[in-house]
Amino acid sequence: MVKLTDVARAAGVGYGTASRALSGKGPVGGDARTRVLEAARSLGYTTDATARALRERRTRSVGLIVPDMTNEFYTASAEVLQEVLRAAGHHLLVATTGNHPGREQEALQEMAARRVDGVVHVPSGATAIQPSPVPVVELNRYSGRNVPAVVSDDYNGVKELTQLAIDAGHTDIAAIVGPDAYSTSRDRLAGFRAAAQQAGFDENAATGRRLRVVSTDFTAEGGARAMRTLLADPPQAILPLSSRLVMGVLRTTREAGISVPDDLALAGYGDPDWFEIWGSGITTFAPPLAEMGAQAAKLLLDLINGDQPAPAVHRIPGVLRIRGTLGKGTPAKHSD
Amino acid sequence: MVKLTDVARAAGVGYGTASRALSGKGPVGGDARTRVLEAARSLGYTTDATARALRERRTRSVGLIVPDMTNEFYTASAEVLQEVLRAAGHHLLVATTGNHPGREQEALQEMAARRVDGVVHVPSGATAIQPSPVPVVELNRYSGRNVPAVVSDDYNGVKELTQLAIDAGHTDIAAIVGPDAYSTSRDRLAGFRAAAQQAGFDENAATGRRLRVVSTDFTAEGGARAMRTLLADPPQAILPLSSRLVMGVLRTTREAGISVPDDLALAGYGDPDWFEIWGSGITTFAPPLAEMGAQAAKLLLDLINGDQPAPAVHRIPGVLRIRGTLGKGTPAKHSD
DNA sequence: CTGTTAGCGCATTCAC
DNA sequence: GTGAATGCGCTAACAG
Repeated sequence: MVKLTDVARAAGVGYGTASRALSGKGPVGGDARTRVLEAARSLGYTTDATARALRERRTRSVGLIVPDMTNEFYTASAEVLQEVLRAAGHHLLVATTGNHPGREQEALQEMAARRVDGVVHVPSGATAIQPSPVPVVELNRYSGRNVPAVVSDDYNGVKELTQLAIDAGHTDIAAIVGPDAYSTSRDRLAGFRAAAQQAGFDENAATGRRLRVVSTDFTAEGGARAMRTLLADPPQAILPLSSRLVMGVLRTTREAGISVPDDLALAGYGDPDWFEIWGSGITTFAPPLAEMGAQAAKLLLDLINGDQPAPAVHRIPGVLRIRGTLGKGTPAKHSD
Repeated sequence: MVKLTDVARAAGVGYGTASRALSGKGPVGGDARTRVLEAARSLGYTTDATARALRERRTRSVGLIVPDMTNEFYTASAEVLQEVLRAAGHHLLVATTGNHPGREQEALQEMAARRVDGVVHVPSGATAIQPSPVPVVELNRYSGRNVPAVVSDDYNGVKELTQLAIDAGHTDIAAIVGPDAYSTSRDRLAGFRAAAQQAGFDENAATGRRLRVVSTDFTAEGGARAMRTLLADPPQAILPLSSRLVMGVLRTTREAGISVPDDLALAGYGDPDWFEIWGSGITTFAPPLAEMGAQAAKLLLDLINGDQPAPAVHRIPGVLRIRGTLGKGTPAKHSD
């Protein structure tokens, strides 16, 4: 591996001069500069990032800690996050946790040991995570720790989604949500309840406008199970409040021979590609994943830069996608 | 940040002794060892990975270079890849290229500059990539460079898939593939042609058993476009040979009011979750993405370990998923 | 403007 | 078995 001394020798200049010429920092004679650059190019020199990191006390890398890499809900944000950070000269160290708090803590420590300049973290829950020596921004979910977070405005999004189901004329509506430990579960559920109760829906009412809530894992299997239990007394409309839950619900309705939306209306959450082409199209609330990733990246860059933004939860609005699964009564347009 | 000297002082031992105690390499008195470990724990010491990397000349990190992070085709492999590497003490540095050769080269250089121990690379094409100073394993696609690659056995998989379509009684079959620059396009197309020609299908035949091939981008939009052109003279069966192409084809048939499989039979490639619940279920060839990721990881670990496996293309067999989109004539079971 | 030097934190080699 | 010294490649501070 060719190093700085090699370049300096080839260019016939001193060690420090070569360094300054390459980095562009500090004064260097125009003549010497070109000689160094030329020598570096012809020798194929590239700065050793490990040595530079040790000396500069920063790595120009940031950690990304997510539950898993196969969920569009995380990767869609991660993609643009990576883009923004790369443009700022930072590269991405990725760790997955499988939503396991132990591995989450482990990943955080590993990132610290590697001296990343910052971390973007999708927290598993409200479990007591040790304060990190590096700047942290939370993404998608917030843990309640004293760090900034960037999330979708699920409360209002799901509230509007629920209103849509109500407007379509359904009087018996059930929502499926994930574990209460996640802020996403709580926010979405709160939005659902707000809209339903405001419209006079009553929890577990035997007659009249009835709302129900089933809580399960944020997985397809969880959604399938929840739907199966609901089958004993099926609602008119089902709101599986994550794309994986939608997946699970559709597996169950398919097995049970239930037609969506003819037998059962449905409104979902998230907007993976296939929502558009499934049946008559799945009506859903689409969180602004790309914007969230960009926001998180910018926030983290600010933090790294030494700014101290007030730790707060940034809620970014998403959009409603009105398609066919809510049935005939769906208004052509609801939100702006 | 607490460092080794702090630990040594707290434990009342010398510098080197502390280092040996922590790393477990080299002789250390049982007494001193426990004192050091205790001091390290209570001070919250974690060894500085940047300093260690500089000294040891290895980073215990490997690079992953993929076109993008939102495609299940890459992330499903990446997930288990990451798992295997993590178990071996390596962490993952991720870069995306958008299939752009320039950014691919850039990413490779960046990884080299960061002194990763190895790189797993999904190559964009056969573009002349500079030989890398670090071990490289190719994943999903092979570039023809002299490095080992781990891919799905697309040739045989698509051949069997095509046979399935033929067995179902279709006599006018069209395949949609991606750019010829990718090994995946070529292998899948070869499998398709082999099965069709063997069954007496003729390219561009006006009558009798007819096969057609449309080449386009490996994107949903590309698939939609290809399908639209095919609409002028629709085949009986369509084989979009990537999950994104399937997505695009279904967008077009949906817009055009064409029913799959009643008006048009379809067999796809890949197996994202939604294939199972779309309509009557999408019949498809599912590449062994998880195994591929594991294999690539193991191969890279061997390379890092100094082994020199013959650079070869490892083709791992996938499985056929027989569902509903090939129409009534589909045999209940075809492959083992 | 330029060359020399110190030291980032650690693993390792060498005397003891 | 242990402690001290060396140097990994680089940037920054300093002396010329």
